[in-house]
Amino acid sequence: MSTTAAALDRDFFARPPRAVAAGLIGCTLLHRGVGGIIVETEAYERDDPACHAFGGPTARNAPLFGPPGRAYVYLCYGIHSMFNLVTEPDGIAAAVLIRALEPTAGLDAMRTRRGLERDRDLCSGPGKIGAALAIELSQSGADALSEPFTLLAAGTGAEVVAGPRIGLSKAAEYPWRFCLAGSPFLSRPAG
DNA sequence: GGTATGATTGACT
DNA sequence: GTCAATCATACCA
Repeated sequence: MSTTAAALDRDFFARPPRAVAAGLIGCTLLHRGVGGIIVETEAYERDDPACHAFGGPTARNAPLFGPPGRAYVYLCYGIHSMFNLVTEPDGIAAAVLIRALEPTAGLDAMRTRRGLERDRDLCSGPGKIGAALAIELSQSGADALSEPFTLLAAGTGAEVVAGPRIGLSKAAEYPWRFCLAGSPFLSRPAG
């Protein structure tokens, strides 16, 4: 790429979550300059039993009901910070979970935070991203289109593959997981 | 006030 | 392949 990648704008996120989830593959996500290329995402819709907004608004899922382009962060299994991006116009309450990155920036910081050396293991899962990028629960509801977050548009040529979602107790069979074809940085192989 | 549970990970048989 | 860790949140009394 000879030119600087364009930052994603709010219109990019004001679309149905599956479109956003597919479109995010190949884009770059940074938190305080640390992160990489998005290679795996999952979509969560409002009328989706697995979506945190399914049961209606609560204190935790409030950001989902706000404007698109915001972060929704929550703690899973008491250990892992899961990073989502809110999609759709205000109030629809859908989101995209960022599941894996190809690390490209701040490698040393990520290796230190994860206690690992291999790039391939740094961000190959949603909980790992929370740890590697040092994303905190308090950032839930924050604008993901401005500092300390950076979201850059994808280059050309990203081949996206869809498959079933992972780890859900409900509606996991929906083929709403999107991967960069052939990437070695996925949480699990595509399909 | 108490209890059940999870969009996971890492360690172990 | 199986399984425990660990705590904010949701839900019930």
